[in-house]
Amino acid sequence: MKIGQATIKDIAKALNVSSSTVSRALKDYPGISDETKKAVKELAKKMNYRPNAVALSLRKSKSNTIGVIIPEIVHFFFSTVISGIEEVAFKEGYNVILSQTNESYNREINSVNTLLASQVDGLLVSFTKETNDFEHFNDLLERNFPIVFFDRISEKINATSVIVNDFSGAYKATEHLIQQGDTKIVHLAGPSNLLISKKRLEGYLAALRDNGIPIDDQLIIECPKGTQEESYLTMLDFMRKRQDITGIFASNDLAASGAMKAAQELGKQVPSEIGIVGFSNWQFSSLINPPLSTVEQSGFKIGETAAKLLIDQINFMNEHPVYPFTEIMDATLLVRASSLKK
Amino acid sequence: MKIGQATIKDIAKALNVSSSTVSRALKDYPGISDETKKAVKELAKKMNYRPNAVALSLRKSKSNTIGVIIPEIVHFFFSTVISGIEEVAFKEGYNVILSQTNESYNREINSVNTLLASQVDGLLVSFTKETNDFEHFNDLLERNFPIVFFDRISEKINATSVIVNDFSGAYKATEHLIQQGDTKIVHLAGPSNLLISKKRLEGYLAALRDNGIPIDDQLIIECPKGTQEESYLTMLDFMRKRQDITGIFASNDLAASGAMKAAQELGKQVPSEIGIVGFSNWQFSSLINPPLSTVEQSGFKIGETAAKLLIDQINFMNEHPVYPFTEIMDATLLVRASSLKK
DNA sequence: TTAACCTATGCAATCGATTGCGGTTTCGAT
DNA sequence: ATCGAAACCGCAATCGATTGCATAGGTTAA
Repeated sequence: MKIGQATIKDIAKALNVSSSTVSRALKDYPGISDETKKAVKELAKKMNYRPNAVALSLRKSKSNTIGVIIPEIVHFFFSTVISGIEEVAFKEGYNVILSQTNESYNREINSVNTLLASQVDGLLVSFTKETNDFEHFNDLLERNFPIVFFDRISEKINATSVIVNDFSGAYKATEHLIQQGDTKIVHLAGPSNLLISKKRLEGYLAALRDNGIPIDDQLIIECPKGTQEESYLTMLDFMRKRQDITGIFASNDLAASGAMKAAQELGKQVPSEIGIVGFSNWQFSSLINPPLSTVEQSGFKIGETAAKLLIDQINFMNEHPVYPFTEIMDATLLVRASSLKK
Repeated sequence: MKIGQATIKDIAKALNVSSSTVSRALKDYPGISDETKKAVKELAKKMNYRPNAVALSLRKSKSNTIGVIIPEIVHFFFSTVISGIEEVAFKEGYNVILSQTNESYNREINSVNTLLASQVDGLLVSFTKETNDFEHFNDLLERNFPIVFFDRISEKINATSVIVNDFSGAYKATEHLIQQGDTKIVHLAGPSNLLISKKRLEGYLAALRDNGIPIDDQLIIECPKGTQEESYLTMLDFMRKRQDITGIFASNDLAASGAMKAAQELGKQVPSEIGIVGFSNWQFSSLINPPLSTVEQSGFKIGETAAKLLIDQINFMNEHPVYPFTEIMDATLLVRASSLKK
């Protein structure tokens, strides 16, 4: 193994006592003389003793490790989620084992198996886009294995989940544009098969309706790919035809930045002539010029919340049953320069 | 523990044989009748038996787990590195435990201890900006514990490392600016205790020297934090005093974008009046206006390489000693609009 | 017939730490 | 002097899997 880490036995041998005594001394159990305790602790320190977590896991049937399954690591949102998870896990004394699926269903199955074999105490999961069959999760849930899902959820799974309030985020963003005086607001929508796209579109529509603004179907433009390039080209074309546009709400920041580029290229001032709001608060959003207003879905908080819920479940599952619920995190509007007309 | 995972004992009991037999049958050891093997394997499958990795780790003194210590997870470069590490680890049957230090030295010490207690077989490390004392690593290295450093290295550590060719990257970037006609080139340097900062500075200096351009110490400005804000403020101030600046080479993209913002705010056209080149090719670099020229360092490859080297070391350290060396990955210049004057 | 041998399996120790259950001292009280 | 009770500490089992060694039973050759 390692570099001959000192074990309890080593201490015991050196001090001519039993390992039981060493174990108890280290944990300040009663029934060990102060003298012995002192000697043990001193030697432990000197030998740089570190309890072997593997042995502990085996003995206690608890690994103090949680597994995280995500589609991609290189993704601003997911990496912030991981960061939040890691923070909470660290504080609570848990290790985090990471497994990325690259959006592959088979890899997901594989990850679950590997993590289970590693005796993780629970799982934090955002499944792949391919995943339609949830047996591998439902099997575990039925056996009361702790799992918390985040960001991506399904009605086919009855488990604790953490997601963002897309509807309300989109509503706030649209309402903000309206308050800036906009009435002709384009919505750059995401792929219509994703639940989040639908929710964001609904939020946009509701805000218009509630403010008495007529809905113009032409202003709802789907950008299935969601790249900067795509929305840049789309909006370049569209804004040439429709000179009356005064606001854009994009369902993601990349699309928003593409639209911004198109507007600037057409000589439209942002924000004075066209206000723009994105969604997600990617890292680059604050770095572009003008800085992009956006809806923040704090991956960090999602990660924190999911991790806390999971660890709670792990700690208390023996005391009471678990009632699955869905935690809907508030999305907050982040107003920056790109939408401020006043 | 878990959900009552089936163990070897369960199989043994059900089949009325000893656990030794089950163990051997599962691994096709000789000396077990085909009949028994078949029965064992079938039951194992039916009971969904998965070998307990914790028990195996204890027995074999090998956890098949590697620890990754990084300053930040939410960082384009580091997240790509992690991704590369994870890919290789997965293929080789290793788990990855992640620990982020948030650039805190104490947290780094803590991470090392936690990971060691978890009996990881090796460590992949990029230390914090605060880290000046390397005892905690050198102790381990002396005891032949496998560690591979990446991105950030130090002469105080004699271990296998993977870095990008910062010197050559910086050289290329600076030379590119010179070719665009710049002679008054500011270098926004990183924290001077990081070797990468030094190397980049050296590359900058060498390119100037080789092209017969006098070195002006005033043009070398340290930005220890490396944030956009910092370089924005610094350059705003500096460019007011020095109107003759025509080019900026920043040791990272954030600093470059801050400088770009400052230049634009002062009414200087980028790139025509001031050419700017960054370093690292962060995701946002291609999205800002104008898109930022930068030096690309493939985090994914670095991660892959570091993980391979580490796993090699783990596998072969008993067969032959380890000779530390430094793998230098090539960095390529990515020319975008921000530096193209022609 | 019996020693020699092979096949198939079990025993028990091991990895490191924990813990229920006893077992020795030691000391004070009667 | 004797008894009882603290005060201290050790034995051994346990977690799950592996593995060197032993052994039961059967076969074969001399």
